[in-house]
Amino acid sequence: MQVYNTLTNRKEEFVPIEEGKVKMYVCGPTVYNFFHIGNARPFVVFDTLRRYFKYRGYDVKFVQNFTDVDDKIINRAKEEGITAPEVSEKYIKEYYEDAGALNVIKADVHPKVSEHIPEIIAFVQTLIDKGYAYEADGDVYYSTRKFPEYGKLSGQNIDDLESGARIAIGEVKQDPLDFALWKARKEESEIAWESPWGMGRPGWHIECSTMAKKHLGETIDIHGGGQDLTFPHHENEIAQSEACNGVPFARYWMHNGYITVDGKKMSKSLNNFFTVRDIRKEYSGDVIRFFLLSGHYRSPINFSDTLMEQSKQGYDRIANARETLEFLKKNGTDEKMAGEEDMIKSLDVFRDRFIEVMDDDLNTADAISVIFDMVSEINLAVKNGSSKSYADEALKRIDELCDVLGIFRSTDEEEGLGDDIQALIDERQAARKEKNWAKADAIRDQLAAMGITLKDTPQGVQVIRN
RNA sequence: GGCGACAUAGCCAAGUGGUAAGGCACGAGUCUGCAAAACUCUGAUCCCCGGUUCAAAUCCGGGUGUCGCCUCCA
Repeated sequence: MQVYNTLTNRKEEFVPIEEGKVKMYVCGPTVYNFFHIGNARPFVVFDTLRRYFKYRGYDVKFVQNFTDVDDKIINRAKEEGITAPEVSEKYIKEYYEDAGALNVIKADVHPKVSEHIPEIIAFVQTLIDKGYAYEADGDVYYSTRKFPEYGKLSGQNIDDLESGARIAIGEVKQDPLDFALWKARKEESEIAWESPWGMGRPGWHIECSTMAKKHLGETIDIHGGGQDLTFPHHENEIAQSEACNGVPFARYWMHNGYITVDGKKMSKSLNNFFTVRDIRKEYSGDVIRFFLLSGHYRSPINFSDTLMEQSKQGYDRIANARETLEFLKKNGTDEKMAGEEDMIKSLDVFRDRFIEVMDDDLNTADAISVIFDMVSEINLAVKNGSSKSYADEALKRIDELCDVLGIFRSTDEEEGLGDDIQALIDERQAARKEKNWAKADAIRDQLAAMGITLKDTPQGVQVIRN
């Protein structure tokens, strides 16, 4: 598989450290609010990458942290008059709710900063001992100048960075590019832990270095996150981890592009964001996920009503095909068409194409178009009178690919129709037989109001729950 | 100022040397009691200029425009 590596700025063949295994770390949310669709992108993208690796037979260990110690959480707690842990607990729960709706599988480990304080302190201490960090008034800073490769990920040299950097008033850094590993507590009420440098809490960057090391080891295969984390967050992670461990941190760095609104990056500070929770009032998690995967993960995607509507329409095309197949699986004819075996076999080319495009740096946009092509071919076969067993086989193949993208959940359980609904359907059928169209249509409208759509097909009435 | 990304039909979007995938919308038609779904048909020479090449959306140079990182941000 080819993967675009930010470290080298080009696509490279993915070679795991250990044959058949992939160790992935992805920066997770700071849990102080509902996440917005821009935040959702890396969750969905890297969940898809993880699914794809599994599909290709890799044993994947996937770690995504929760940043549950942070200024924003502290501020939020103050605003709401509750404790910081209460804030983070709440939004971790909300994260699972929305991520679940987007069909994002839980990570193998979702480490929390608050549960890794001893490891973080040890990590910081090692950096001090090795001469990469220094204490100042209870804070601990990393000396970026001590790390010769600083800037290698973002492709900048340290002097150019320096000219853009600045020191805020009251900071005690030795150099503008130095960043905090440990922050001294400023007021009593703040959440803080005992450390060799007094009461305080970890800086942002050190968490990821520490948790990746603890759960995945000193060198990992893939580190992922949003493009905006490249600098300084990921650059700093590299500086910390490689200085501490003396070995390369991550072999491949993957970064997803932004979601934009009217061409501008969606962000909390611009206040132009849409939470997944709100979008879900209009569109299902599946449609949102489909939208996020409809462009290449490194390209920006614009978010708007029009585009969501387009995504829904496109998604429905696949959903309709699946529903038709589900229906025909049960109600279709047993009689096979001529050449049906070959038609089924020919569907395998779509699997091959799917793998080919996904192997090319996770081209989900192409992967979706492969599914569309497959749908077209299947629709045509269905139109020409394919059998029950064709429906069964076609559905399996379509679901195999959709599962990799996570755009349909596999639902095995059959929801039975209520007796009253079945009675209405029967009544309508009787009316149709008598050509009492007015009555038939009235019943259809009545059911539609209940969220039940009926389609009259040559094989009988297809019932769809919305 | 430093670093980087992008520019393909009305909209979304793939495509890194051989003469433009796919989806949505629009229109025409088929099927249907009607509807829904589906099917068929219909659309672009790829921001501009110059260059390399038998051949460029794809490579090189120069423009123009948009966006991002360099400060918390997925």
